[in-house]
Order: sequence, then structure tokens, then C-alpha cells
Amino acid sequence: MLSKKTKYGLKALTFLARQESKEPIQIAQISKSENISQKFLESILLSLRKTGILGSKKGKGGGYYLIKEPTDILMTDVIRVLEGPIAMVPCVSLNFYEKCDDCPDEATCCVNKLMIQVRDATLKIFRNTTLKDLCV
Amino acid sequence: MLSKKTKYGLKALTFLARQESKEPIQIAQISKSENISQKFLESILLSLRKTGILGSKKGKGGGYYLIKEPTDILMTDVIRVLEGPIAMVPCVSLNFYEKCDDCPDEATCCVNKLMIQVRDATLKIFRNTTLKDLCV
DNA sequence: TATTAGCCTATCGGAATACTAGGATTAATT
DNA sequence: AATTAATCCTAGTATTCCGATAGGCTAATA
Repeated sequence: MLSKKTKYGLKALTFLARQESKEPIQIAQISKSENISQKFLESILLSLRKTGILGSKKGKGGGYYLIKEPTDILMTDVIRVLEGPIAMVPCVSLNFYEKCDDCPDEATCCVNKLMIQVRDATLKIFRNTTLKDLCV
Repeated sequence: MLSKKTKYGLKALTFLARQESKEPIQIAQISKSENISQKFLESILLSLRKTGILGSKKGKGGGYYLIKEPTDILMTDVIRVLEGPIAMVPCVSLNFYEKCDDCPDEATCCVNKLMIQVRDATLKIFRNTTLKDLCV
């Protein structure tokens, strides 16, 4: 299940990508337009800034803005920041790999093989989708 | 993230599918072979029985067994019983649809469109995978 | 210097997850 | 009939995570 954090994050990013000018947009404005709790959104945007997807400006007239062009922002990056691993099981995660403690051997694990397929299919979509594609 | 319930359930089903005879297998045996807490496994197998994927025999010499051939047991059915919705968001779920309360219009929702793609890709895999495929 | 807006940490309630306990029930064996 | 072995079933618990909130701090602008 997709977390609200990810959902809200994607909505906020899309909102920013739809702006014509590149002036900073305030949290309050995004929060109202997209029906998102302002304080919660605040923490989401903060994490997007810390990972280099968003830029921010403090003080009066401040807000958040996209650092890169929407066509250059890949879903793989966004999802990994917001949701964490794309894989459904740590033992098939490319970026967040962890061995299962109950599994003696990954090579013969039925779950492992199935989840690799799912991971690859999902990755294929996220790698081929940019923020621009979400704006349509 | 895949729940342990689903993971254990898949392992147990695969274990049963690998058996040569169709005699009932006891929970204790599966639990030991697959490193799964017996009591937890008990509740998982129970739900698989209630949804018609497994059969059981009570009393001495009892246990669980597959009702259908492994080639006739689809991942779509197993996953839906164990994990619930395959979709990552209720608003794109085929079997567990729910409207989002924060979304005014699904047609223009950026998350919706993306998650439909993911759902379809995942469904395609689960529809083309049977329990037999997991046994290899 | 006053105001605005992001920065940051801490916390909290509720829901879901991952189990666990213990008795009831059923069936085979002795 | 008694014993044993297994599932059935309800309930409960411990822990973790999620979504959200509170409140002060810092930086930038007017």
C-alpha cells in the first residue's frame, strides 16, 4: 500500500511542475490546493529538499521550487525518497537490500523469484516515467 | 512491503505443492521446515482453508493439503487472500475499490494514472504465475 | 525591527502487524 | 471407552509504523 506521504509528495511535486513561473510556492498554497495537512506536507517537502529534488527559499516571499526540469525528475528517485524501497521484499531490493532471517537460501526461495519479477516490472515503469508525465 | 503473513503463506503453499503424496501435512512439519512460528502459521493456513485454497483433516493423522493442482492455483487468488488488494492505492483496485477522500477527481489525479500502470504490470505477472511455477 | 515563511525536533494516538494462549472440537488408535 | 494427536477458534498482546500536530528556532525580506 502506498503511504500518504508518497501520495502527497507526488501531488505536491506535480503541483509545482504545473506552475508557469519558477518562483517559490508556499507550503500553505500547495496544502490548500491539494487538500493536504499543512504540517504534514511541511515535513514531506523538507525531505524532498534534503535529497536534492526540491529547492527552497526562506523568509518572506519564500517557498519551494523544482531544482530540475520536470522531464529530468524520475519516478524511481522520487519514490525511493518518499516510499523507500521499490521492491516488496528487502531481499530483492537493489538499493535497500537485506537478507531475510528466516530464509536459508535465496536461490531456492519461491518468494524471492516472484518478487524479482514484480520489482523489475515496477522499476521499468518508474524508470520510464518523469514528473512531466504526471502533469498531463 | 509484503507482509510476513503473505510470505509465510506462499512458503507453506510451495512446501505442500512439492510433496509427492497428497496426504495431509501437519502444521508442525511445515513450521519446522520453513522456519515459521507454528501458531502464526496456524492462523495463516486457516485463512487459506476458509477461502478454498487448502483442505484440512482434523484429528490424528490430520493436517493440510492442496485442494487443486498447483498448476491451477493462481497467484492473483493467493495474494488477494493473504495480502489483500494488489493495487497500491484503493482508488485503482479492481477488487477492493475505494474512493480517495482527498481527491476531487480521479481522472485528473497524477497518482491514479501512475498506479494503474503499476497495478496492471503486477497483475500480469500474478495472472501468469501459478503455484507450480514457484516450486522450481 | 517586525513579519513572514521555512527548519527542526519531539511527541502522540490509532491502526495494523506479528505473533501468542488456551481451550474446544474432531478423528484415529489402543 | 480412553487416550492421543491434530485442527479450529476466539481472544488477547506487544510492537511497530503511520499520519498528524505542537512549538520554538532561524533566515530573509520589507
